[in-house]
Amino acid sequence: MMQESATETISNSSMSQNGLSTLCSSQLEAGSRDGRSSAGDTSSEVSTVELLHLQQQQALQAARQLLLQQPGSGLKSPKSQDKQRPLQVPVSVAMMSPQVITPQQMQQILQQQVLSPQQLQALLQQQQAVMLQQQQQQQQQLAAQQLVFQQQLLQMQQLQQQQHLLNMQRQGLLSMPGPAPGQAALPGQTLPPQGGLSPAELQQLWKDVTGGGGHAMEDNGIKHNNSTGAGGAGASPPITHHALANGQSPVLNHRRERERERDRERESSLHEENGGTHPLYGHGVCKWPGCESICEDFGQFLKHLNNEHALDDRSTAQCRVQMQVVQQLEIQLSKERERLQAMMAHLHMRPSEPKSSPKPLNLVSSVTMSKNLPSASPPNLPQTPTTPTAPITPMAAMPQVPSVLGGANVPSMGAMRRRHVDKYSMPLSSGGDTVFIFPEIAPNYEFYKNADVRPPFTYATLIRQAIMDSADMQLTLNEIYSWFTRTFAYFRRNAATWKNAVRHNLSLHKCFVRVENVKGAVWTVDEMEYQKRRSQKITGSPSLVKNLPSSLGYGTALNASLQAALAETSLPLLGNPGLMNSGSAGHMGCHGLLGGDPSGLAGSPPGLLAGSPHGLLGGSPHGMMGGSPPGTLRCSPPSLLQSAHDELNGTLDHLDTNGHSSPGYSPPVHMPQIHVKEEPQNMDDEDCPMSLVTTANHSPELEEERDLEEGNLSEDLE
DNA sequence: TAGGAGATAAACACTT
DNA sequence: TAAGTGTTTATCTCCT
Repeated sequence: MMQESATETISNSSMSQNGLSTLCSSQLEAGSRDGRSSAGDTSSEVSTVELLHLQQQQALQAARQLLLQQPGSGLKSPKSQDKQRPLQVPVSVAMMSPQVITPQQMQQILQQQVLSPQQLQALLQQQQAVMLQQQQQQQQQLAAQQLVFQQQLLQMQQLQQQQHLLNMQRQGLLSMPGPAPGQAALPGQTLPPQGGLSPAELQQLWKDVTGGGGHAMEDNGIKHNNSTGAGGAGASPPITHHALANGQSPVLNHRRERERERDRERESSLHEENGGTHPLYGHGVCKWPGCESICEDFGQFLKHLNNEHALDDRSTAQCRVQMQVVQQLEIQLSKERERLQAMMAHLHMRPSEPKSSPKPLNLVSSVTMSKNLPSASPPNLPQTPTTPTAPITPMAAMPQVPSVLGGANVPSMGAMRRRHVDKYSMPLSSGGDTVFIFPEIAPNYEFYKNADVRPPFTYATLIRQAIMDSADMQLTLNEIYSWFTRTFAYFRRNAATWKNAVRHNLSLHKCFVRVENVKGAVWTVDEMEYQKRRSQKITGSPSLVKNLPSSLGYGTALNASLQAALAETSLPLLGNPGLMNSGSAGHMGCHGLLGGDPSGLAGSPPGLLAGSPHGLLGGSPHGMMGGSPPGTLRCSPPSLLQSAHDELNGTLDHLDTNGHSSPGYSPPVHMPQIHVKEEPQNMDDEDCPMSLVTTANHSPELEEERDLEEGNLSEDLE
């Protein structure tokens, strides 16, 4: 869309330029053309016609003034005087209504020799001056437009680079240099919401702005702007470089020719030093931004480099853009590092902890080594990727956790990875509808939506989430498919595979209930069955919860089930103050520990935070992802954040109900609206620990309010 | 090592 | 008849 508008701007500019360039000939030579022949676009038509009319007015006014000032000189005979009279009327009328006088009439005036040649000459000169003035005004406008356009393109390019880099960052594919210390963030340079332009579009944009894609700018007539020297070329380097290069003086050309020669010499020496490698050359392709020209060998590349990317204004502008891109990335990296350090400081983690591994982190291998992970490492929780060559940063002090992002592309991980992460998804009770919050997906909604990364959750979990996301808690199979493709870029391919898996899971798991509806069969979630299944998994994993009570300070009164629930619900969320704050600040009130008191857990024993058995907090997935990219939280699925908040409230409520409320916990103003799903109650409470969070006071009003909030959130999401 | 869970593939029946 | 939907089975990997 931006590209379209940008192209349109160029097109319009081109049209205006064309109309302007043809104006002189049409006006002065023939006088019979209406100026539309070269203007196919509406806007340029308007500008050309307006300009024409203005020039007509001014020319006629000048003629009139001349006639008035020199009443005798312009009158060759009484006959001509007679002819002047009818002419004065249209002139005066033309002053009021420019539409009346046509170029033909003006030509007629000239042909009838009302004016002397001197007057005509003066008139024409005046007209030319007027036209030049108009031209300059138009060019200034164009320059301003181009400036804006260039800034937009620059911004888009930077954003695209940032996005690309962050994606690579997340996948552990890129090594990043350290940020330049003390760099100040430039205004308006935050990470964009992903999904605006496809990489291909952005690449095309880059080509457009750099002229690498067939010199589209020249074709669009931009060069005309600068050829007159009135377009403020310095203000728009990326766009105007061609014009400058083409329109430069011989002296400049000569000087640049010498510089090119020197550049070639430098390149040759560089080539010799590097033994045929070049940062701008790889896989037979020129890596100059936006170029991608195929060079069969290095020599050809060098030739191409010297010819196409010589030291000229274009290359300079491209280099400038690249510098800004790098600068932005460094700033972004600096911000992320600061965020990470703050988070680690909050979690009482010391970067210089002795146990930190000096080995560089390899994300891909870290996935495969999850089996050997210390017990304190939560599996599959995203981390800020570092690189094998990266210096030991505070990040290195983090437990070596497998990166779900890095491991997402490792097919062999399969069930292990997904199952593990699924275990750490948070079953959050939001009234009767217990919604599971995925620690990864909530803050990384946009990421999974755009990146071709497999979500580390089981099909059953995702299906359930899809159904829970729906308005009436029921979806047709096709709607489930749509949710998958809409929410995860990963599921936009291999449709046959995952759709089969979805159907298989729907049929396999008892928690998914098929309901015949008027519009066909819809699938719903049997929450009790689902929780039963989950609770079985949780209770079957005692190590998950064994250290929780002491750490939490809740004493031993909590039964194992509640502890399990806590382990699965509260901790990952509590370990993510960003999520908490964002969730509550975005659409909900602060609920004591939740949003209003991010330090609610700050006083918790460090062991809980950094050394809990499963690293639920120490390896919080939101270390990096929680705030990256910014604004992701705002775009998270409503139920994810909403239920995160509600569920946490619900969980804490249960704590409170059991008389083990945290000292720092203040009763929430907004009680969770928990209702019992009207489904067969085939389970006893003791069979299902999660029933603690699924049965509570049910208030229709509160439920209405909650629905309203969810609706608002949905709108926000849209 | 056995059993469970999850993913994947495939076959089959039924419906639209 | 084709495509979509739903069910079932088998096999594999990984975890407990």
